[in-house]
Amino acid sequence: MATKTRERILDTSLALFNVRGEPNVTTNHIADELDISPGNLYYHFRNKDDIVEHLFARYELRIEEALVVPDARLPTLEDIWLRLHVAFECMWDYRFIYRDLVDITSRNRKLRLHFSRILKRATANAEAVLRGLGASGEMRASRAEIEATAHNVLLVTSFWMSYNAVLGGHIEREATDLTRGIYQVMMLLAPFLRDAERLHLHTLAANYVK
Amino acid sequence: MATKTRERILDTSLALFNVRGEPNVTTNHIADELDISPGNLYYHFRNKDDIVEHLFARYELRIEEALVVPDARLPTLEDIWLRLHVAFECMWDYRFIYRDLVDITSRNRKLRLHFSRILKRATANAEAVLRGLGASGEMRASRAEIEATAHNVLLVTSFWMSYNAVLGGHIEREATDLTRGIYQVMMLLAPFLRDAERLHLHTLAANYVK
DNA sequence: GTCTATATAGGGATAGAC
DNA sequence: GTCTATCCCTATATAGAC
Repeated sequence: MATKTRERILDTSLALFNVRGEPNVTTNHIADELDISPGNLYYHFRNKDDIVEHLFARYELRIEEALVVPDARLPTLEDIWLRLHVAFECMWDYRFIYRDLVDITSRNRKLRLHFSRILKRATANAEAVLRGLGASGEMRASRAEIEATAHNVLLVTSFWMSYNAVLGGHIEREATDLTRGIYQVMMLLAPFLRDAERLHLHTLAANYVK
Repeated sequence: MATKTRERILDTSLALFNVRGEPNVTTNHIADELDISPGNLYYHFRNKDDIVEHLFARYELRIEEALVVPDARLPTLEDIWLRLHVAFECMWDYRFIYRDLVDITSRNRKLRLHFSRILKRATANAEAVLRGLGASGEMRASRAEIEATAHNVLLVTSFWMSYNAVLGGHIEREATDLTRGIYQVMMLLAPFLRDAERLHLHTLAANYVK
């Protein structure tokens, strides 16, 4: 029980950051919520940013896992949907990072570099998938279109939750919120697809998005 | 000279917010920069949020203007590019709003409602343009695709600057930054276009994006 | 309209006892 | 490992003189 405090601080911080937004949570709030003293918190972590960094490291491990390309087989549209789903769930669990992304990454050089690296890796990943779809003849896209679309995939993925929050003013997650985000990403691909695949995607979407 | 102080506070606040980010600028910073006393600042504005609200009101006026549909004539791809350019310039001038969009709009109900309204109006606007391109036969898209794409247009537009900042870690604006954003938005349309228009768009883009 | 001075509050962080 | 107590600093905001 004794050595678990460190982990409890991380868990509680994550929960508070996600609900209220990282800038609106103080070290006192965290200590309060845990029923420990502020001093105790500073025994385990140098400062608030130290907590943020450790949470980010957790996130990084999980998202890197989600970015690993499963196998050499060309992904189907269902595969792509599924991989997006895993990524979105991961991002949801650490959504505080995305809520104040620019502020957080501009205040902390280390986080900025790591986040930028993840983003670039993910973009390359998306580009590879798109090229695969092109090579197999399932879609038709120029090199420039693929590059631009890969960026748009990451842009929409990264900021869907923000867009949704600003548009709807939600606090609580609606069951359809993430699904809707995945749908928006898939719709970036739709117009590139051949008629058969394009139709396939739309029926696929109809099953997931109500 | 006397009654101009109010405007000078707004101008200076805007400049500081844009450069450092609104959460990182205090009323003291603003007063310092203007060589006036903090007390004087509070004579002109109730608090910092009051300043933010007035700046937002300015922004709202300008962006609403940019959202007015020019005429009944169907917009060409060049027209669309130009209108995006006007919108991006306007957003750039008030980029502090977009830098911390979720935090700012979640703290202030009035701003959230107004921003949400702008976003919805702009989405409807984009949808109308897309439908126009469909009706004229320049592109082929289903109703669902048009709706999804309109959302993606606004998502990419709204968060392009954030995406670019996180990816590159810029502070200063590169000459190509906004152009690149416009390009990313136009690339959302490219795959829907008929071959002739699709090619036209790419040559058009090649002229603007170096 | 503008200043000086100040009140108030809160957050970040540390020292030292237990 | 944990607590209490406290310090420092900064931010917001106000009062009252000029």
